[in-house]
Amino acid sequence: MIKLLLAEDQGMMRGALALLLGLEEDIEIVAQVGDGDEIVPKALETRPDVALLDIELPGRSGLDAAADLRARMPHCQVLILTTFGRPGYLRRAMEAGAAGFLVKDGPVEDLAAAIRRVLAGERVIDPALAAAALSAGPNPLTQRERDVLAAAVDGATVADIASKVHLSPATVRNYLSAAIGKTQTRNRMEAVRAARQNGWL
Amino acid sequence: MIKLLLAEDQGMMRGALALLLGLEEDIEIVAQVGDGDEIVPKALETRPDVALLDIELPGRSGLDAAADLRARMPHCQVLILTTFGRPGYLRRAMEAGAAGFLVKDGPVEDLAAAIRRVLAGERVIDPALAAAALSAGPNPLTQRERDVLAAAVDGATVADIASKVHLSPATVRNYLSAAIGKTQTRNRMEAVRAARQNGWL
DNA sequence: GGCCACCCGTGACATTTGTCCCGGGCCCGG
DNA sequence: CCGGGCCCGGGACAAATGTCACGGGTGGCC
Repeated sequence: MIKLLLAEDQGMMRGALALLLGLEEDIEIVAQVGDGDEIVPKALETRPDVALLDIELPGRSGLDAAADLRARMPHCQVLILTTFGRPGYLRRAMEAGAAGFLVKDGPVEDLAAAIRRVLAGERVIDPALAAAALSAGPNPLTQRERDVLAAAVDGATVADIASKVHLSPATVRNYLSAAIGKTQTRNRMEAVRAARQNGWL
Repeated sequence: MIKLLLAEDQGMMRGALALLLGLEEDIEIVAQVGDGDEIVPKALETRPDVALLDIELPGRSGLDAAADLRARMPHCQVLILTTFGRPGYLRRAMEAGAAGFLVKDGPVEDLAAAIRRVLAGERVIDPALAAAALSAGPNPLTQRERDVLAAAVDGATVADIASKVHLSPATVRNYLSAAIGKTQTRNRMEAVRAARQNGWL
């Protein structure tokens, strides 16, 4: 019996997957969570064999939780399930020690199979996605550039960003300019978009 | 037997819902589509009793398709299932003749129940959402303002927008200014965000 | 007909944004 | 110790953006 932890914020999706996977003969859902902060505690409590994690969650990101989980429960395999096949996400998932990476397109049937393969020690990754991740190269943005860019979502002005990140407005503009350059874009919005697109956050 | 059409772009979600609803004794899935443009043709072909539609789809929006469907197949009830409970979405769904409006949070169990209630002639709407929709008031944006704002997503410059909408750059700026004023925001990005948030697109 | 809302455009103006240059500090690897 | 990278700031400048006031055109409604 494979003990599974399921982390997914969308209630309907979570419920549907739980019901579905519960139908499999050899799978038992031992925990369901809708918040990133609950992943590790619940895992420590229920000792699952596989953790199926969404990335975008309230609280901690599924990627952060994955790294933690691998460190604290090495026997537990992590399988990332996400809406967006961003190259940077895949890269970060691998760095966090995930054993598999699935996107929410693609058929449900793959899911149970992926869980079994992951538990058997295999790696499960969409080949096309892997290629994209490699061709995209690593994240060119520096830590501060990421911070500033992240603070620039939803149209904050330079002053807003500066106070959010505790920097001088002049510095913020410099970082923004650098980020715009590195993302090969023409302005803040495009830079933010490109960075999110690639999973560079 | 309730004949159901299912329109949802995310493969895993669509598959899971289909399997799940297929388990219900009195429900039969007669069509599954992942593209907004296929909704009406498939419906005309398979004559479902209820259409379960996502809003954000490739091709036509589920809301557009809903209006069309109601006009061409009045006997077929429309149930909107969406990720975002935007007030404007609910309003537009009602105007399009939808009988119900569900968000993808909330338990799966509600789904089958909602389908039956809709078919029985009831209206199914989250009360909190209905209140939000009423308190938010109707869409204050004019047609052109919507066009310009929609063209302004992902950081297009004024020139880009102007050529996209076939207007003078000066005019575009005026519309943007008007939209910014009506949305009570401070710049393009915030205006876009606010408009999307409220379902004003 | 007059009112009103929306359409489209112009010109002028202050502000913001993006760029490039400069300074200094810190820390790590050769 | 001397780069080289990242951190943090400043100044100056061109370009883009947001605002306002102003033209004129259309169509609906009372």
